[in-house]
Amino acid sequence: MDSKIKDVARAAGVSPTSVSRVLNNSPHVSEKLEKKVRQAIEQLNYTPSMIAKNLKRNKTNLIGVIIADVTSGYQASVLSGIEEECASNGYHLLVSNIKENTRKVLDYLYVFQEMRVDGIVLMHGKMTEEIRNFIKRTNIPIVAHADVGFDLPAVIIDNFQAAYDAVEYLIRRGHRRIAMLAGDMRDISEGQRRYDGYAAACERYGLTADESLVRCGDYKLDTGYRLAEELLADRGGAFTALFAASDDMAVGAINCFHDRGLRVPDDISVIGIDGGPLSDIVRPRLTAIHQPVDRITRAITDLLFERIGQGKDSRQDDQSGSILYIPHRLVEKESCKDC
Amino acid sequence: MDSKIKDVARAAGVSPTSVSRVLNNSPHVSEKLEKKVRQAIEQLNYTPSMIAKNLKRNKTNLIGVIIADVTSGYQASVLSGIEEECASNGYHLLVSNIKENTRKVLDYLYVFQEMRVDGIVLMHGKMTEEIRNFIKRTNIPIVAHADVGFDLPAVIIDNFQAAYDAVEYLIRRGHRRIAMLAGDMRDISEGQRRYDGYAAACERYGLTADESLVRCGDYKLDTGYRLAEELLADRGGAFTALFAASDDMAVGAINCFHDRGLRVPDDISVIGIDGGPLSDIVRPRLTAIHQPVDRITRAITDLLFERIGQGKDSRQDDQSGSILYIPHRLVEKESCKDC
DNA sequence: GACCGAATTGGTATCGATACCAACTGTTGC
DNA sequence: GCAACAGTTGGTATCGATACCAATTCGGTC
Repeated sequence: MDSKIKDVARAAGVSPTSVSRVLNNSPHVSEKLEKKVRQAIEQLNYTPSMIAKNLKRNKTNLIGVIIADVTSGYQASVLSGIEEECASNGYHLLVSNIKENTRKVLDYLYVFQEMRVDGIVLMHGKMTEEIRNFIKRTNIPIVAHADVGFDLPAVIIDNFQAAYDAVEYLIRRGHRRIAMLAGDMRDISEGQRRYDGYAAACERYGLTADESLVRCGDYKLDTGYRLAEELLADRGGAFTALFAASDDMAVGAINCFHDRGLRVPDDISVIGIDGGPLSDIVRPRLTAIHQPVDRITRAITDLLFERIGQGKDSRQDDQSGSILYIPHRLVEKESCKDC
Repeated sequence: MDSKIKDVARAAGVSPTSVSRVLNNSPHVSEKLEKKVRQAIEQLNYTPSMIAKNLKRNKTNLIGVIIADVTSGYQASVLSGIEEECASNGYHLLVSNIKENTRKVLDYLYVFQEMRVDGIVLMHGKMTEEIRNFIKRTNIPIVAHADVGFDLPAVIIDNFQAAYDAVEYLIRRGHRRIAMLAGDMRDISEGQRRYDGYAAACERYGLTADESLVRCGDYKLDTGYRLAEELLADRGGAFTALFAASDDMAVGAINCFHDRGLRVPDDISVIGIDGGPLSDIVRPRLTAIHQPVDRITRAITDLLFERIGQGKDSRQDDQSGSILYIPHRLVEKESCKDC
């Protein structure tokens, strides 16, 4: 902490340059010199300063992550995967948990920019005009794991199709009155897409659209519980199945039904999206559209590192880039049943 | 990104020093100058480099966090709390998820030291001699949220007493044959303390010690499931209650029992430790020793910032300091019943 | 009108590394 | 013995901010 490269150089009787060479395993270093230097490092308990190094190299090996809610099991598992990929490539994570609070996003983006992170992973779909502008202006590579509604490199499942598949599955099992717990639909993104998929499937199979069977909120468990309560109160008995836009909301709903004496799946079938750890924890186990976490985290980091690599030579300041759709699949567990 | 403070200075027709003053809201800056500078900043889309700033100030406003497993609901909620406290004090988090892998701890500690983080939160109790040495030598303030078994500032509940209370509660409800799912006991820490509390309560109330009712693992849900299976296979019927050293293990066990047709709490009572979000998610809701997350995160950050503040003037290189015990409480929910 | 102190502004060394260029050493071939 | 060259080593400018000291301006006072 206290000793600098110069101190080591002095103690070893060599130049700072040589110490630097030893630290970075450069070629053209004699064994004798290396030994002297390593000894001095040991003696002084020297640790190189990444701050200085970063300043000189103009690279930090930091990845900024904006996560909507770490206490969501699905998101935590994605975070964990990203961390692992990054660590094995020498990158470390600056994590910002916004607790679903969109207004914090911009602040953290600025922090990341000031910190000169090498890349950003954005795990939150709601946008504001300011956020969009920031993203378009910055030249830090960003990869989203969210349906942001504009042209930004992203790794996601096809949210429309995922919702469609979920609802179609319920319909095939004989359900005709299907409620939905949606995300926030005030933005053209995840929430909207998943709702659209729901609506499309309903229409395709000739189910009468009934807006009062759809409730919007965020993706949290408590919200799922609350909205399910509302549904029961307002429209109790009017639906035999429920499609929730996240595991957490689905489980919230299951718990609500359980607490009201309704049995899942006997009285009501429930299907979710994510298929994260929680889907195996609850009883009955949650049937859900499964987002393959491994493939997703892998794709996110691959894409990010690729873009970080490019940044050096080919200057591509804009954040345009195609969306990479990772195939989802419906995993049947125990929460759905024929009607 | 591209423009530096000098560019701004040139564009505004002032000195770099003045730009710096504007950026830091120093006194003695005329409105006219400030306006010119802000305009130039806007025009050049300038963002100050924290790297350079940090180098000069010798302070990073970064807190390194070593977390045992982010996918644990309890730990995620602690992380979330710490993040919030830190953010509101201008600090940001460098997060390392070790996935319960003790060997990664040392690597990350070195990374933190190289990054010159201002403080470290250690949320993992297992130690090695090397880790201990590192902690003793470094002068980065460290606060643990774990029972590490030696004199390091820590914020924890009294693990011995917590376990004792849990077991005593079961005994008071008439249980005499109580199994335990313990953490890892190869180290003198959390795992050991919680086991000791269990053993002490058993002894105090004259229960015959039966080592074969105790199984050790880590704190994960899957482990809880597996160990519960083992217990049932080896000692099925020999116990009416189970004390698990974490929420996750408790829920794993509950699920195992559920899958085997055993009812909780009717056939077996289960009590856990943590009282995190999961304890409200499972059905039956988990009765557990509750670790007050808010108070804990608050205490951790307070302690850390206090030590960071001190570092400047009074040099206190050693990491000794007392352990702060946060009072726990037993929260009765639905997973326990009279025997 | 000269002087004083406070407010405002600028110049430059510095934080701790690395990169680039220059210098030195020793070996080989003629 | 000398040139050529590869293998080592050292000196110093530099990354982009801030801190310290010096210079300047501006009122107001005597």
